[in-house]
Amino acid sequence: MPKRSKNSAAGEFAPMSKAEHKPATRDGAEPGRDVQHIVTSADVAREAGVSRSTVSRCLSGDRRISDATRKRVQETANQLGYQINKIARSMNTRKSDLIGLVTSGLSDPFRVEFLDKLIFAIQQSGYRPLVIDVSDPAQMGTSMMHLLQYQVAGVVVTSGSPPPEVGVHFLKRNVPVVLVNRAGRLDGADVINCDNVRGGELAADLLLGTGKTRFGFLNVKGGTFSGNVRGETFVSRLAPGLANGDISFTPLVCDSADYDGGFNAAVKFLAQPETAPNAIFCAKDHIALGLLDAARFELGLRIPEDIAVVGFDDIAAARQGAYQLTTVRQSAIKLADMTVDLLRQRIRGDNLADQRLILPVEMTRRRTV
Amino acid sequence: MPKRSKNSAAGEFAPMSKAEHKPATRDGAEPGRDVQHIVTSADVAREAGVSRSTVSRCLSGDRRISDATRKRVQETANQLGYQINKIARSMNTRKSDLIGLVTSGLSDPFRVEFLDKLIFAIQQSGYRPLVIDVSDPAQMGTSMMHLLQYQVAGVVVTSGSPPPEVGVHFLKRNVPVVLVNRAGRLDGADVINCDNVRGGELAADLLLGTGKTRFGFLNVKGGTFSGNVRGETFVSRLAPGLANGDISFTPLVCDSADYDGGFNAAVKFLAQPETAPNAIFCAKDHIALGLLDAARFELGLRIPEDIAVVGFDDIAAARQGAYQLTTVRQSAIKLADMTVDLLRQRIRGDNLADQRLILPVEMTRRRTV
DNA sequence: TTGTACGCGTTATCAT
DNA sequence: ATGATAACGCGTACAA
Repeated sequence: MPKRSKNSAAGEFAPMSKAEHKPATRDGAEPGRDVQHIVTSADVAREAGVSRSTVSRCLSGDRRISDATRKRVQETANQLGYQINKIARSMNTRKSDLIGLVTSGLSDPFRVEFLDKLIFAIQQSGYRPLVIDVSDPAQMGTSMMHLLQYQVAGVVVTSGSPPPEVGVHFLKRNVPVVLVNRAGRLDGADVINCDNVRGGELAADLLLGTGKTRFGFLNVKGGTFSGNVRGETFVSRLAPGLANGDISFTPLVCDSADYDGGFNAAVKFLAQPETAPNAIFCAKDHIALGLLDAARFELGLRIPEDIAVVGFDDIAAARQGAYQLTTVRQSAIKLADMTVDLLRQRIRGDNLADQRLILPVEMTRRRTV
Repeated sequence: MPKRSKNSAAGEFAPMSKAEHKPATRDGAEPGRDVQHIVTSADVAREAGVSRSTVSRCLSGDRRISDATRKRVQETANQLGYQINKIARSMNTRKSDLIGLVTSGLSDPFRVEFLDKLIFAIQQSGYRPLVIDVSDPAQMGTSMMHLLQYQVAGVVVTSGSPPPEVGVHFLKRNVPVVLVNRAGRLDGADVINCDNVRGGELAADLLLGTGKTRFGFLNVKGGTFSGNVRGETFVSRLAPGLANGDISFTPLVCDSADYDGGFNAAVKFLAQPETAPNAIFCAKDHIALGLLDAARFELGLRIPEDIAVVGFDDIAAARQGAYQLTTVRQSAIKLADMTVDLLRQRIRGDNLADQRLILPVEMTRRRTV
């Protein structure tokens, strides 16, 4: 026995059009108790005296519908408080407007700025962001596969490095994956990176111009893809000076890629100001802020007289009066726009080769150099 | 004519069990071209030589399945890379594990900290966050109604004030709505607020203890629900001193509820240090940071000698060496846990009266008082 | 323990 | 311009 006969309820076999025509009153009369009857297109159809097909066409803007009918259906829909069920729609169309956003927490300021712009841009394009937090890198593969369960139309990875084997599953389903500021070791995925190479060069050139001789690069233990590239280019640019002994270089390592990491590293590495590095490039601004505070308030050093510091990202705090950090700027909003453009191309079905885009960077001089 | 006969393909009418048993090879043979055939439970069933029901039962941990069958189905599922289609599942069960998160951008540091913990907690509970950015407050109602289209199991509002009429739509569908640090003028919604009243008192008491006499409260133009309560309580607590003329009070207003707002307000209101307020309570930390920087670096004032400042929230930056802001602390993680607890109760169906929860606050003394 | 058949709410297709 | 019907992929009541 059927749970409920759809057709008889929808009235396609038995119209019974004007039988009960006051659902608002009916629903309103029983407040809070599990009335639960969600208004469907069948309800609108019955109430407006048309078929579900017509309702569907009206609400999806199909041209071939008479103005009178369209207006009537629109009104009944509003009146009943009908909201289309996108879940059901996507069952039929096999298209979803969900975009998966893979991140790990919201503690990294630049990533937050990027996500902010990204969420906005995604929404502007008619999609909805579904956020996945992968705190445990080991679960990254599993978490990304979970996204498939929601039939996402695309995925943006802003943290961690997905295991290569997940690539095939996304490829097979034609679900585009974009890696942003990641290594890009994912088969079939597109990659967007800011110009880490240029950033390292800019930092080196600027610090070389200060006349300081003891260089350092501060990055988190183990490194990250972006950080490593920045550091390597930085050192390469110092090579001539290092070769002839004019300058020295010391790699500096902190325990976490954040304010506290930078702070603790400074306390540890800058205790002897006479010998410690005095021209430091930090892998990211957040680390640089911690280093600045420790240098100034714990060690009593003057910036930039005693130590010159260059960061990377240009997060909001870098502009604040208390820091005035000189840093390599990458634009979160441009990064977000590039990401969404790429996604839309892929979703549209453009069958291009894997893309590798580079976002330009620029040096922003403030007061720490 | 049907697009494709489901039953014949699924084999429920015509089993044809061992007919074609190498779909991996079949799919793999045509790389990248719109093969598109997403693996469904029917595929797994056919491959494992069982019915779809059995597959469904195996994967949802139904007891009454033989171990042999279960194992075989599990393996086939893995082998085919089968991922359950939660969209289809929720069509049937009429339950969704999507939770709508209504926010407006990610520029407010405390809200970001809260969202960070909230996203984590939601995910831990087996739900997924669907983020909606309502930059335009006027669109808030529409945006919240959009959430209904995704059949969300619940909604958390962290920004803006939803128009009262949306309440009924959520009530009617039994979709719980939780307002966090909002006014709570929504019919049927639960509300969680930090203890703004106690916070205002704590700030007043602390500043009164400094011996300073010119008090001020800095808030964004037009005010916010939380800010207004904090300010009103603050002033009430000053009432005795104000009444007998021992102290004075000046309301201070900034254009935006952020760093720049605080900065500009300080430049404007603290230019004459002899007469300007010297004991200032800021509606939120982010504003306080701007005020501090302007006071110190633009106006050359000493903190707390010339001006004592108290903030509200205890965001991460407040702890940083450059600020060391004395502030009223509310715990983002407790707020998130309370929110998720409430949601889970409601989703479970507990039919309680509207809840109004208060999160305790505490004074955190640092160096700005 | 396992299979059959139905329905969730929508859109695409075909028919009128 | 509009209506009837068949899917979409899943869970589950019922049958066996």
